[in-house]
Amino acid sequence: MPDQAPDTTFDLNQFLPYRLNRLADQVSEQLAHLYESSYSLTIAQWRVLAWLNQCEVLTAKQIRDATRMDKARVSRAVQVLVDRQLISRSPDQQDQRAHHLRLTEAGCALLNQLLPEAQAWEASLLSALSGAERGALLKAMAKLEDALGQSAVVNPAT
Amino acid sequence: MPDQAPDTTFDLNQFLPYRLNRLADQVSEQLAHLYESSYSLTIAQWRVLAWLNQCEVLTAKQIRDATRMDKARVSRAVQVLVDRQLISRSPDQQDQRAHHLRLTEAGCALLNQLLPEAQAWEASLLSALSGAERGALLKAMAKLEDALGQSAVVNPAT
DNA sequence: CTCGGCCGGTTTCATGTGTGACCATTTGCC
DNA sequence: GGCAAATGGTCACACATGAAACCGGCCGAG
Repeated sequence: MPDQAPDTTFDLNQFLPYRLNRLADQVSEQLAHLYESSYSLTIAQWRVLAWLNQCEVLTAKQIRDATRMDKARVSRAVQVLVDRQLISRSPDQQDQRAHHLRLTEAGCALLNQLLPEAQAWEASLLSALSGAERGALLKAMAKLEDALGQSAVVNPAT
Repeated sequence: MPDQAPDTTFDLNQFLPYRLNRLADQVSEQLAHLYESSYSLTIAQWRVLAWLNQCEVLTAKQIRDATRMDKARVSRAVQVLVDRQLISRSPDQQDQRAHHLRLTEAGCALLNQLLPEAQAWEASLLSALSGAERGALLKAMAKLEDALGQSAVVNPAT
């Protein structure tokens, strides 16, 4: 037995970050399988498409802010989608560095197929929860995300 | 304007898998920074250590089941930890293929430093939630994980 | 006007990861 | 006993990703 007995009061199963990631990984993995196997889409690519579906036209920076994804990750996802002609990239007249991104018809068509599937999957998952539970879950998640965004939690001096 | 107008009823911000991953990614990223910068630990490695802290002795398979991590991922994490002498690997007498894994003194010492930091970080994060909210969150997450594990959700024929 | 800092976006590099093949051992079945 | 299938674990390969360097274009101070 070691000198310093480890902290026996710690239960990884009660540790929120761990639980959160384990759950998110499982959800992600199963959904990713749908995107990937049926449509050859990365999660990053799917997110770009989904946001463009909502906002009509966006710049890469805006997508980055919305999804909180890495700069490079967005860039690469956009690259592939443009190559596959699912989105179009046109120069921004105001700012020559930026590009306007929007769905092409092919992109819309793909989403019209994919979205119902994704929603069905989500519905099937959510059926495990009551309406109240669902609401509580989303509210708690929103609060956490809020807390994370602002204070960066444990903000050590400055 | 495309023929097929895309589904305007879909809001990615309301889409649970997306929200779940966005949140988990943020949490993960910040915590991973702690593990990595201060202790040079991967998340996978941290999980192995944390489980060994609870269970004294485990086999790789057991860790795999507990964490739901990939076979290879566990194997690699264990490899590194053994090299760094944070855990020890001894042959299983019953099954020559398996190995018993346990913390070394160095491993315990490291955990005794790391655990309080991790717990403090979690506490700081959880302070954004009331006790009731916290309970509801964990309960909902447990239910979802349960649903995922069993039915694999949308189990297409078979 | 112009020079330095800032910013949008791309690329390079190192690394962690999943997939699938593979080896050795165990286990079930004949 | 002995052979086939399953199982614990490792390895080779391909790939998505984050960090950081980098390339223009923008913008404010002098």
